[in-house]
Order: sequence, then C-alpha cells, then structure tokens
Amino acid sequence: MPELIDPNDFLPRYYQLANILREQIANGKLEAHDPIPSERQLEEIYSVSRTTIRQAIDLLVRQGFLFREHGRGTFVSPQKLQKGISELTSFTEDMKQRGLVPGQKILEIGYIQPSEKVRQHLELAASLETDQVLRIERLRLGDGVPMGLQTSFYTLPDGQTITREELEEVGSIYRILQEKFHLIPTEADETLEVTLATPREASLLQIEAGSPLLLSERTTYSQYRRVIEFVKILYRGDRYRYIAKLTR
Amino acid sequence: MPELIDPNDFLPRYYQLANILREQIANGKLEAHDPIPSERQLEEIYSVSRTTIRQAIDLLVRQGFLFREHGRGTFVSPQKLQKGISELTSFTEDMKQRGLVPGQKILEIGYIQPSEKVRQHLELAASLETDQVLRIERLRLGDGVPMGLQTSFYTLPDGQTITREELEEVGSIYRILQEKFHLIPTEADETLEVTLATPREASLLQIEAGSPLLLSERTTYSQYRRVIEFVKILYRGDRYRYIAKLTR
DNA sequence: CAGTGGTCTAGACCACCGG
DNA sequence: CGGTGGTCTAGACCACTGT
Repeated sequence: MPELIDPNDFLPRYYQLANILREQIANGKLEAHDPIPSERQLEEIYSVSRTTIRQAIDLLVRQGFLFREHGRGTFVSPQKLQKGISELTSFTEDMKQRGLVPGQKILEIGYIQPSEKVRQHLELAASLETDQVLRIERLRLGDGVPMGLQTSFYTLPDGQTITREELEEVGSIYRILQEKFHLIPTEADETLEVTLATPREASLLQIEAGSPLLLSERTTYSQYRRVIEFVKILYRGDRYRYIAKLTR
Repeated sequence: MPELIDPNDFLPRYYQLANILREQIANGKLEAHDPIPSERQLEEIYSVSRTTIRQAIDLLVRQGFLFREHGRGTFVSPQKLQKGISELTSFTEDMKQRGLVPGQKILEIGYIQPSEKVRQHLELAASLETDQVLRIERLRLGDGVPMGLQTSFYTLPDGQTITREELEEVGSIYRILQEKFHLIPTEADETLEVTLATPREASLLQIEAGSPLLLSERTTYSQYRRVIEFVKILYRGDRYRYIAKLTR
C-alpha cells in the first residue's frame, strides 16, 4: 500500500508526492523504464488534483528521475552517474560527494586592491575608490592530499569581515556566508580551462613545475542575483575530474 | 503598448507570453533587477489565467531570465555570460554560439570491436557477440583552425548506418540522427579532465607533443533515455574554454 | 494592512499514441 | 477508439513582504 499525503504536513502536497515517488524509485519498487501510474490514476490514489500531480512530476522530471512521452505515459529514468551533478557546490560539499574527507590549509587571508579582472567579476565600479576586497588563499585537501589551490575574493557588507579563526573553526565559507550574512549561493557561472603549474603552485600542490592543471573560475550569485564571490581553483590534473550533466 | 497573445497561434499561450517577456528583456525595456508586472497585473494585460502566467514565468526562471522573491515580486536576472550555457550542444552548435565557423576533417569512419570502456558507456552487454560499433574520428575546426580531435561511437538500429558521404554533406551528426533515425539528444553526462598530447594527437592538432589538452568524455541520451552515442573530444588547451552554468 | 508569490481545486478541451 | 500527457480557466486560501 502506498504512503499517503498529509494535507496538514508543513511540506506542500506536490513535494510530499515527489518524495513518495522518488522513494519508490530509490528502493526499486519502480525500475528504469517502468511506467508510473497515469496522472488521473494518481489523482485517485492520493486524492489530490491533477495540477498538484503534475507539479510533483515536473519536479522529478527536472531532477532527472522521470521522463514523459506524450500519449504514452510517464516513465522512470535510468540513473547514470551519481546524482547531484552540475549542481552548485562548495569545495567542501564536492569532496564529500566524491567520498573524500575535505580539508584545508589557509595560506593567506587579508584585504587587497583588486585587479581589473577581479573587479569586473565582482561587478565593482571601475572607480578610484580604494575598494578593498577580501582575498583568501587556501590549499584544499581531499583525504589529506592536496587536490587544488583556491583563491577567493569577496566584498562583504559594511564593516563586516571573516577572520582566519572563524574560517578555521567553521571550515566552510558557504556556511559562514549563510549563517552570518544570510547570503545563499543560488547560481554560478563557471569556466574551465587548462594551464601549467608555476613553480610556486607546483610546490604547494606537490607536483612538478609545468604539470598540467585544470583551472576553474567561478562567479557565484546570491538569492538576490548579486555577486557573492569570485573563486579561482587550480586543480591537480592527475587527481581531479569535473562532472557535468547537460540538458536540452 | 505590449505585444499581445493570439489564442489561435500554434504556439501555446504560456510560450507566447514567455517570448514576449524575453523580448522585452533582450531589447532593454526591462533591465536587470527591474520588477516585471505582478502575476495579477499580467492576467489583466494579456487576458490569460494566472496558471498560464505562472507557467510562462516558470519557464523564464528556469532559463535564467527572471527570479522570484516571495512577497516582493518577480525580477529580471542580470545576464552574465552568453546564453546557451551548460546546454547540450553538438560541436557544430557550440562553435556557432562562440561566433566561430564550424568545420571538420573526417579522419576515419568504420566499424570496430568496442573496448570494454566504450562498451560500458554504450550500455552494451558484455557478451561474446561481435557487437560491431560505428566509430568516427574527426578533426574539428573553428574558423578553419584545429580546435579538437573528436572520436565518437554509435550503435545504430538494424542494418542502418551513416556513410562518409552523408556526413560530409550534412556536416552535423546530430542532424543525421534526428532526420534519419528520429533520435533527439536530450540529456548527457560529461566529464572533463586534463591530459597531455601524444605525438599523433599533437601533429593532428598542430601543437607540440606533451602540450596540455582538455579531455571531454560524454555519453548522450535520446528522448527515450537510451544511449545514443559516446564521444571523446580532445580540445587544444590554448584555444578552448569550457563554460558551465550551475544552479542550486 | 494591501500586495506579492506559493499552493491547490475541479473542472475543460486538445494533441498524440496505441490497438 | 479510449487512454495518455499538454494546455488552460476561474476561482480559492496561504505565507511572506513592505509600510
């Protein structure tokens, strides 16, 4: 017998229904390419309107769990690579998803005069003001070994800032941004390219100078579509692989 | 005065409305962070129901043109990098989006016995059958200069195939897949990593052996969530940059 | 408080697919 | 043809935001 929808639950009904269906996919009650019940049948089963049913199915289609075929039905998608792909994640979350223990070594934290490139990415006016920008340079570790060299830039509200002690204690800047500044990263533009390690980068990453690196540059936006941060990460070419899910 | 919605148009109303709003963003009538009219106002203006309005707005939100704030309104997103980001595109489309003229030189086209890796990506049973797989190796050009070396693998229905002449004439495999086999690429899983050019790769790409390359491996799925192709592209590290849009 | 987006209902007609 | 998903209507109540 199917789990039911509780109209008094704090979760919306379409969301409860999506969870029920996702659960049935996860535990194998529904297998890849199986049809799920039709929208009219689901209306009967769960006593919610078709609009709500469709809202739940829409969500699962966007998340990649189901696909529709006009005139035929709605079916379970075969799940390929791990889920959570092409989602906006912090380095910390990224490592956890890959099954590695994230770590960091803070190399430098302080205010600098931003370069033209950094100013553009942070959307700062090209003024003569001594716009000071918080710069944090960290060696990022996965299971204790160097995975990448990360340099991030922030413009924080008013006289507020992030200290080395805070960062060492909390570990994740995203957590600080969310809890202290109520900024939630919701979107990002990222570019990836290849580059070669300078002597300094090489020694920090424990590789030879001239080794190939994967360079990621990312601008992250808040829930209000304002820039939160600009981040450069140099990943060790031999240890890191980028994963993306594309749709049409 | 706003453009209007034609109930007899072959396009659905929510889609027409989305086009109208997208146009207003494109031509600057609506600027970044401007509020658009409220959903009740849009009901009045365009004489469609609120459900339809919301369907149009949902579409634009997913496409990154608008964002909502509960209790405040719906606003225009600042557009950052060029559109079409993180969408599933063929090499041909990718080059066009970057403003380059796509080109190709077919190096080899024929049937091979797939390696274990290729067989896994194409989801072929690890049987003893002499599963023959179509392999196409092409040098891909942008504005006439080598951008990447592409090797793709296909399992096509029955006795059907793709010939060199066909490919040379049409230019894009995606067009052949769509027009001849009615297969529409709708989703893909992609990984990116760094590698170094072998002597053969280097000479084809007109770079020095040992130069850094960006290696993309992609499995593409049809509208029925079946594997269509497995593609490897080696991009010249000095000429190609990968662009992605991430959401949360 | 009034106005916004978020959720939901109970209908309706259409376009597409299969037998 | 009956069943499927795709679109659409005209309402309703709720949760959140600002003043």
